[in-house]
Amino acid sequence: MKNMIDKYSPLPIYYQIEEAIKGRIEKGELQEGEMIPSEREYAETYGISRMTVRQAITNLVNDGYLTRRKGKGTFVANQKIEQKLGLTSFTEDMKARGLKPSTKLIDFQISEARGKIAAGLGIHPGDEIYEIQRVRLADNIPMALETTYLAADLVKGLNQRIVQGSLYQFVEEELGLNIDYATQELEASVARETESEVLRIAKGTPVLLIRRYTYLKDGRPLELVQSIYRGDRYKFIIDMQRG
Amino acid sequence: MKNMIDKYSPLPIYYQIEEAIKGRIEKGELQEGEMIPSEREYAETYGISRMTVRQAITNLVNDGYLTRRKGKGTFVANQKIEQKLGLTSFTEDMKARGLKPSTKLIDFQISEARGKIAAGLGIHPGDEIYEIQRVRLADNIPMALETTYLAADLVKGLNQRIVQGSLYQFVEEELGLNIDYATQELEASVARETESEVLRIAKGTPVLLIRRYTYLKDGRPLELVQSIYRGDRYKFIIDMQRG
DNA sequence: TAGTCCGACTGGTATAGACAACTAGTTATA
DNA sequence: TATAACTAGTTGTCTATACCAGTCGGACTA
Repeated sequence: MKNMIDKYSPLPIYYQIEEAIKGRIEKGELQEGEMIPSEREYAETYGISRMTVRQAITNLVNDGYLTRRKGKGTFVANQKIEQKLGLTSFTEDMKARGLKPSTKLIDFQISEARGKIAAGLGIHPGDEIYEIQRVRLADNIPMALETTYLAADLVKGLNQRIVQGSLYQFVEEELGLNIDYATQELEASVARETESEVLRIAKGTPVLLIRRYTYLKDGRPLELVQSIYRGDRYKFIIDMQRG
Repeated sequence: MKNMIDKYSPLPIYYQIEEAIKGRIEKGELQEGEMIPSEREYAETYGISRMTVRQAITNLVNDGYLTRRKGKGTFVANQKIEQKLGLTSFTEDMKARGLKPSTKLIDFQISEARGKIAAGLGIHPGDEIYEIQRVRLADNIPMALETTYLAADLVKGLNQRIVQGSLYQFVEEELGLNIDYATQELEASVARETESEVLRIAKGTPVLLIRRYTYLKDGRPLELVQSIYRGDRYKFIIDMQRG
């Protein structure tokens, strides 16, 4: 029996449940994406109130261990895609450095894919793409210019509001697509006219150019993100884990 | 009257309360550190259940707007410090990336302040200081070397156990000192002998050096933290796969 | 005066139940 | 056959209540 809940323990019941579920996830008994027993099931199994179970699960949802889906169930969360891929590294990095990160949307349009971009997205030149341009700021100082390209037919229903939220969540939960991996290229370059204006640096200043290709489970390219970081104020930290 | 709660709105009541409180904070009607009305008071005011109020407040606590103190009340959180000082930034940062953060205490000693450190802490050379050295790891891979300097007479009673918990909580709650602000310096550097050993990188590898000075409300410096992050400027292509 | 106790406040934990909203599969119907 | 209705499951919201556990101040006591 794994009835490890002790109603008379000084530890709150919800906490005991929390640890039990977390333990099962960490031991791999509950796999990513797998549905966990329903709230009512837990309540009945342990002879406690459903609200108490909810409290435990709510905490785990807030900690990113679980996700709820109304009408369906509660599932073991995928490791946060964005961050695992280092996608929001700018935000995180800036926070870690004690600076206040922010993002300014400067352009959101539908255009036609040209050579390199079409190739990167695996579509034909002339196909429709979303082109989203943002400035990344730290303490209101422009640090990077980021341009995202997405194949329009892949992410139908995308709009400005979603772009300002989490694109990856939208893609996974709304469109049911699974993000698999990303590739990044780094290279040194110099600021061109447009970039120097947005970043408020002199034309010709050294910049760091980063191109990221994100792919879906089925191998299709999802997005191409090109970021230009000013070299004088920003230095990258990339963690190379899990070789 | 500002009874803006509509029981028959499609918006959940807890959400309406949430927005109302958040609004009052953002408009400055509720100041940082100020106590907000008690849960029972909200419940009575709006004619709703205390549990519903709790749901709203719990969300705001999770979002960092409020903090609860048992027996005392619920207070508007001091966001600046948490965010701007990035007190738990490393831990948060790594968690957000799906890595398991850990901290290894490698040195805890009382020594004498030397020039730059004494100046930074506003004390005289030769005065006693605590010197705490930690390695920050992500998935057991060393990521940063962090050295904290504290004036000994300011934080009497500090011990190893406290250091492994929250220093800031100890300072604010036990010593009754108020942390006010911090300044940070960033610079690029290269790994020296000691650092390269601890971080397991080659001597001379580029690293990011961050110096943070934290000050109390009365203007006295509380601590000087020097962090050395490993940098990876020369990595070219990074592939990140999801489990 | 100094100390103790009590009461009134705060948030923390837990219950049992109700109904709404949503999902997915099955069954009945046009 | 296609569609609508039903059903049994899920999470979401909300109530009313109870008692526990800290905090703090005032009244009482030694």
